[in-house]
Amino acid sequence: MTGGTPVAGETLPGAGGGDDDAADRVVCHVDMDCFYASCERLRHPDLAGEPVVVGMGYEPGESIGAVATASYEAREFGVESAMPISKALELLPRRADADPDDLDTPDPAETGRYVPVDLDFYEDVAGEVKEVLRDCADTRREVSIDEAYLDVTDRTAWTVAGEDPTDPPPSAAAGPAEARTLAEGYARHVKDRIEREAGVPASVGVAPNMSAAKVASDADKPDGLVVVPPGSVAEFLAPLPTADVHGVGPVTEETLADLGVETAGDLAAADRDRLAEALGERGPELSRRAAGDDDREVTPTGLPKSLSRESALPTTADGATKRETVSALAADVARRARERGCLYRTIGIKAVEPPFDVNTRARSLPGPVDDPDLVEEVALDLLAEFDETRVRKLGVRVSNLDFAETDQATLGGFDPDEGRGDGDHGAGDDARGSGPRTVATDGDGGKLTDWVGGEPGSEDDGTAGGDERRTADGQASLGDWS
DNA sequence: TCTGGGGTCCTAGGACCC
DNA sequence: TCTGGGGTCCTAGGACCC
Repeated sequence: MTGGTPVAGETLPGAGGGDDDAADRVVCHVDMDCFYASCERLRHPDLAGEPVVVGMGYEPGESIGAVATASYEAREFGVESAMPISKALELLPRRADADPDDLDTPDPAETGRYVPVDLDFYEDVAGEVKEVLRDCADTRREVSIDEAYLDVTDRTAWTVAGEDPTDPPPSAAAGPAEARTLAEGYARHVKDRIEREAGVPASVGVAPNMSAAKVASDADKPDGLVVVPPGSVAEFLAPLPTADVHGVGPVTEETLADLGVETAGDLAAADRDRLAEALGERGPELSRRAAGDDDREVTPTGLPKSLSRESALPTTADGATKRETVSALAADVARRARERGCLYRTIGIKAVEPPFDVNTRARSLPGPVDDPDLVEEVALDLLAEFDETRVRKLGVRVSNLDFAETDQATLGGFDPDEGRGDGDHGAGDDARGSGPRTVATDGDGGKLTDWVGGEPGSEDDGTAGGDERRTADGQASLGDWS
């Protein structure tokens, strides 16, 4: 969108640490430390200081499951997020399996505490963190349950504390705490408030742009505070391995290594045409970020683009089992969509074959619907292709979401007190049955083809009237990622 | 290690239209 | 009807993130 010429907010190359500090933004990235484990410690103080593994599938007899979060003590044993639970148990036996009187059981000192995932509780805690963030920054992007970007440019500055604010910002080398900036003090304030008011620790990175702030928050976990002032971003990033750059995963890391690019500094200096050849448009973009150049604005998180449910199962080719699984997943996705008041126009499934071949199929409808029976019907129909296939995991997804109808419905009623009504943390209410609004499916389940607009007569009158994106509903500016 | 669950964005190819 | 080009929508897969 923004063309070649730098808009306000971008410092020209070479102007690093220059005197136009008004143009340098202050972006904080707040990243909660092993969030689920910290939440568990909040309500079970006896877990403090212990190796804690939050995950599923560790009970005797269970085999499918993975580590959601490991505390830093558990990481000392090699336990990591996303690790199969069986592997985690090998590295760190479960405390419950230890018995001091039985010499065959593990030494209690070498065991960990295993706790099941309780998302509802973590969402409650996250809500308290968000309250602090709301207080500390007007412009926020909540990326996930435990991570957010804040633009605090209008709350603080890059000037060194105690100095004349008209002085140039410090172009201090990467050494973070060299000169204490106002921005650092503000970030510490945010961090301390989170700990005090929500009771869980966070790591915070501060930098003039989002990607540098993200890397900074990661640089000294846990309980870290890393400040990278304008002018020293490239220097700060240069020695880090490419994998530390946000957006570089295992595959890209390997591709880069083949090009002789090992560090963020290499990446920043690499020939961008060559990167584009190897990686597509992503290549040059990663290079720019590695160079400390990232002009993305901190924009609020928009509405979701898809909803899905998936579930692993013991590998099976059995048709009935697969259909039952898909039916259950379909019902659940449809229920969640209805709870969130969203219509969907595309229904899809996922079938994972061992060892890990992911197949997806999807079908779009002529118009958006809220129709659980149809989700099931279409999902089962798509599943038919995999009738003979052995699968280890199945999933159902709805996409092409449309919240417009609901906005109207909501407007008539009450107003969702904080902009987006995403906080539905599925209380107990199982809004099952044939809920209140089943929009857009006319009686006969099969034929949807005549779902077009409400009024057939007025084909396509005027610009404002159509069923296209309405901008009047407050959600206006969210088509604006990336 | 036989790899959980919920997301986002990007790309490529085909269909279809003008 | 020999041959372009532009644009949009859809599907499938891939990579990545937390």
